[in-house]
Order: sequence, then structure tokens, then C-alpha cells
Amino acid sequence: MGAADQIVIALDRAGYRVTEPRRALAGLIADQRGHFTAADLVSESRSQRLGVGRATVFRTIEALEELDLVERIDLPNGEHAYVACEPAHHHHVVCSRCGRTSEIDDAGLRTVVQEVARRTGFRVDEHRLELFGLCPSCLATLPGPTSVSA
Amino acid sequence: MGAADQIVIALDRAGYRVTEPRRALAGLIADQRGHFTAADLVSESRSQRLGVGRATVFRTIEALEELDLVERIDLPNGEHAYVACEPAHHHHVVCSRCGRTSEIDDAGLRTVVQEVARRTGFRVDEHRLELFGLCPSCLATLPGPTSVSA
DNA sequence: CTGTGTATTGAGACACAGTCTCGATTGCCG
DNA sequence: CGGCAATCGAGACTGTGTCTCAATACACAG
Repeated sequence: MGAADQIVIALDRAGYRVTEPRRALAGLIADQRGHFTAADLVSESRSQRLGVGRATVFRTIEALEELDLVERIDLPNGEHAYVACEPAHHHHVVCSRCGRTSEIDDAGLRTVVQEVARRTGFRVDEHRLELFGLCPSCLATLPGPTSVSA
Repeated sequence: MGAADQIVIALDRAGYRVTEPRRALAGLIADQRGHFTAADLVSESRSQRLGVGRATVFRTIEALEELDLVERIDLPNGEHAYVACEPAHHHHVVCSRCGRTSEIDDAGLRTVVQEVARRTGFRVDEHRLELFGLCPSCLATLPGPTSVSA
């Protein structure tokens, strides 16, 4: 079963109608290699003559975000991008060259959050961690010395 | 010396001209209690008849961001806000009720980042951690049981 | 203190993101 | 097969951020 079908099934299960535009968008999203913006989907939908309107793209992204099938990423340049992902709490490492992302779980962050709460007196309800860098395959094609350092 | 003066001095030292609009904005920013948006500054500048244009507000924020005197925060709702802060690498805990922020240093995050790099094979160049919750003073005015739990 | 060159300014046009309305369509359930 | 509610596309609308350009004002020299 393709990723697109998984999206469609999840929508169905959540009580959303399975419509043609939603199928089309599920297909587009499943085909994305890295992160994508709403504008990306709009333009791909137009170039592939899928006939999906702009408003529908935004509405669908919103629904998928609600279901945690897609997550918003705030790129360093201020843009909003999205990635398809598993519906569980996690964070992303984003490749700043090709846009591909890798999901990571807690990785010890829980401790950091508790430490911050203790020091500041805040009650921390929500957190977001985003990491940017180069993915293994982009690192490999990098010119210059082969050394890999931070 | 007020926070506004510090901003002005830093601009001067960085080679920017100390102009009237920049002084005015430094004053506005120093007066902010929590985070603020570009639109906030524009509207305050208008209501206080400071005569600072919209373009100048954006340009000044950009300059201050460049000097790390102000940092952009991506609120959970997608808005871009800013906070005045010390020019050193750090993160913020943001109160979702009053908008006040507290700065925190590493707090063990370095270890988390290294762990992620090890697991994913990415070279991590940049990271952003944002925490949202309630500040001590908002917690205190909270209705209901006095217990403080996450 | 005055003149001068240049960085900076405000106004307003522009490009784009995201929301909303509304009449037309279509998926779903009986 | 209906019928109705959810959904749709078009396009108006709001708001954000950028850009251009002529006018201004800062800094510095003299």
C-alpha cells in the first residue's frame, strides 16, 4: 500500500469524505521527496492538470495537520513548509540542501525540557525542536575534504 | 542605562547611522513586555505618532536580527514574533498567556543534538528549540487547584 | 558651524500567503 | 436511485513582507 493510500484511509477513518481533490493531493504529498509548501502543491496541481483549487490545498493541509499526518516546519528563512510523517510526537532533522527530512523521537529532550522548567519556573506545555544540516547523501556529494565535522 | 540605549549603541557600533526612526523603534522594543510582531510596532508607532513607516519597521527588525539583538520566534499558530534578547546563542521559553519570554542556555541540548547526528548520519549545522507554556506569574493567577503539574 | 555625499527614510506599488464567501458540485447513506 | 450535507473552485479579501524611488537627514570634513 502506497503512502498516498494511507493518507486517504486515515482521512476516511477520521470521518472526512474521500473526494477526488483529496485523493489527488494525497498522491502529490506522497510523492514529495523533502519538505513542501502549500504553493508547491498548488503549482504541481496546476501543472499536472489535477484541477485542485488553492483553497482546497490549504483546507486539506489543515485537515492533515489536524490528524498529525503532516507537520509544519518553520524554515530558517521564515517560510512555512510541511512534511508527511508518522502520527506520533517527534522532531525533524531537515537537510538544508535537498529538503529531505528524518524523523527523530525524544532523543533525551525530555530531560532538557524538565531542566528548563525547573530553572525558569515555567510550566512547559509544548515544545518544538528543529534541526537543520546536511543529510548523509548530500554530505557524500560534497566537494572538498571528506572529513565530516560539526 | 535603558535597554533602548543599549540597542542604539549597538547599532552605532555596528556602523549603522543613529537616526530618529531607529531611536523611536529602540524605545518601542525596549518597552515590550513579551514578544511582539512587526505589526505591533507599526501600530504602536502610529498610535504614538512617531511617524515611522512600515518599511522602516521591517528594515530595522532585520538589522537588529542581524546583530542578534532581537530573535524571531515562530508561534504555534504560525505567526512570526520577535523578542529582544542578549546576543548569545540560547533558546526561549514563551508564555502562551502573556507572551513573556525567558532565555535559557544550552541546558543539555548539545548532547541531544549530537545524539541525533549520530543516529541519523546528518551533519547538524543549526538548531532551534522553542518551548511554550505558562510563566510563573501567570501560573500564580490561575484558577482552580493550586497544584502545578505538567 | 556649514556644506556635502551617502545611508536612510516614508509612501505606495507589488508579490505572495492564507482566509472567507458563495453558488455549484459530489460523495455517501439510505 | 435520490437527497442532503460536506466539499468544491473561483475569486474577493486581509495581512505580511519586499521593493522602488524621490526626498530627507545623518555624519563627517573642512
